[in-house]
Amino acid sequence: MTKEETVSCSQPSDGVMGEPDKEEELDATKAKVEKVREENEKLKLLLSTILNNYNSLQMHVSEVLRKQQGASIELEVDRDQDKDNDFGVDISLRLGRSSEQTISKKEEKVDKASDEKEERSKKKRSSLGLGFQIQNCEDSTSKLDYHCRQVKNVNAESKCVSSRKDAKTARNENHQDVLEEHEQTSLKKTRVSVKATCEDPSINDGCQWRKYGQKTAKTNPLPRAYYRCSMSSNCPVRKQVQRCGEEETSAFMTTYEGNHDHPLPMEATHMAAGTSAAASLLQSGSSSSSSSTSASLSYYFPYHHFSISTTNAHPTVTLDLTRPNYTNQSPISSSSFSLNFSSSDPPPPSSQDHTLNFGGLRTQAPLSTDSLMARYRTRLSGQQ
DNA sequence: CGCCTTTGACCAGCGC
DNA sequence: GCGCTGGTCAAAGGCG
Repeated sequence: MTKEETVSCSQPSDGVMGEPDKEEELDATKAKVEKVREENEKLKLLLSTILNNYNSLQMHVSEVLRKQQGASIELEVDRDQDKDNDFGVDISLRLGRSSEQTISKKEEKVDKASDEKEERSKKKRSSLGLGFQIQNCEDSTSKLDYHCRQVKNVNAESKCVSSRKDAKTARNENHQDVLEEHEQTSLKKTRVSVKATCEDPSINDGCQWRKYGQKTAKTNPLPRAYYRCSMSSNCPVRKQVQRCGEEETSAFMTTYEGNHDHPLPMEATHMAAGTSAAASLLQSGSSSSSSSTSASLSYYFPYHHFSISTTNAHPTVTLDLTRPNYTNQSPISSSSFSLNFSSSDPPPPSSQDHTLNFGGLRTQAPLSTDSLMARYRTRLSGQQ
């Protein structure tokens, strides 16, 4: 239901007009109300379908996680949620192999200690891999974790963030620094691209971005814009927005690179978690962790078919959100995943990028969609 | 005044 | 070595 319809329904014109005009307007209003009612019913149906689908998906994820001992994903759903808060769910997610394993060990201890329900009811946080993290202010443990993470980030990335020229000088002076920096760079260069149909090229993903450059690539006559995360002065995360001109609708390829060194707003975490899962999939490499991470991908993008193929040449995952695929099927049956790693083979020219196809979520209202899914997850977890 | 976008220049990597 | 290309820098200007 559009805003215009809402306004027209709730505020009929009071202007002076003849009886036939009033009757016509009354009929039109009735028709609109009926239309809205039908739409409402459809939305209710869709909602119930999504609830059922999510329920099935969650069971599937739990099953996968149980099967894989030592998998790098932990999912905790606190059923003793605060009744005053519809979103009072305690979710802890660890996606793939994080470079912050020290932190992860700390979090494991915290998670083990949090078996007691009293603690869990107090703790409200979501911890996402690849540097994406949110937490509520009242959680002192999470605060401590975050500060530890910040210190680690500062230590690890200070060379990279300060300036490129300084980094180059450091490389020349100290070979050990070269190796360490190379490791960090290789992690940082894991990219996640999201291809989406969108009217606005600056996809509202919840973060604040500052444009620092624009180029017209040779391969694509349409300009490519470069953005830097402006939520933190030292945040190394960057993104590129490339318009795809081959389609009638406006499609944009948004490529994310790097880890946030600051908490993310609530609305930014779903996409961040999904892209984190995709990036973890690339970084993991091993089949076991890949399959577990693919399960987490299913978790974050339950209504999409996606496939990944990757090489070691240029680790980039592409999420394709341009193919709507709303069905009434269960996400288990509608979501399929295939993975092709060819780390030992030289990459063919066409496989420099790796494609994840998510048909279903359009990004004309990405945040509302994500928020909706977050609500579904939260409420369903409370029902179980 | 601060933050943002624009845009030309510069730099590094890569292929020939 | 040279040229091409992608990515980044930084000055200038706009906007609230």
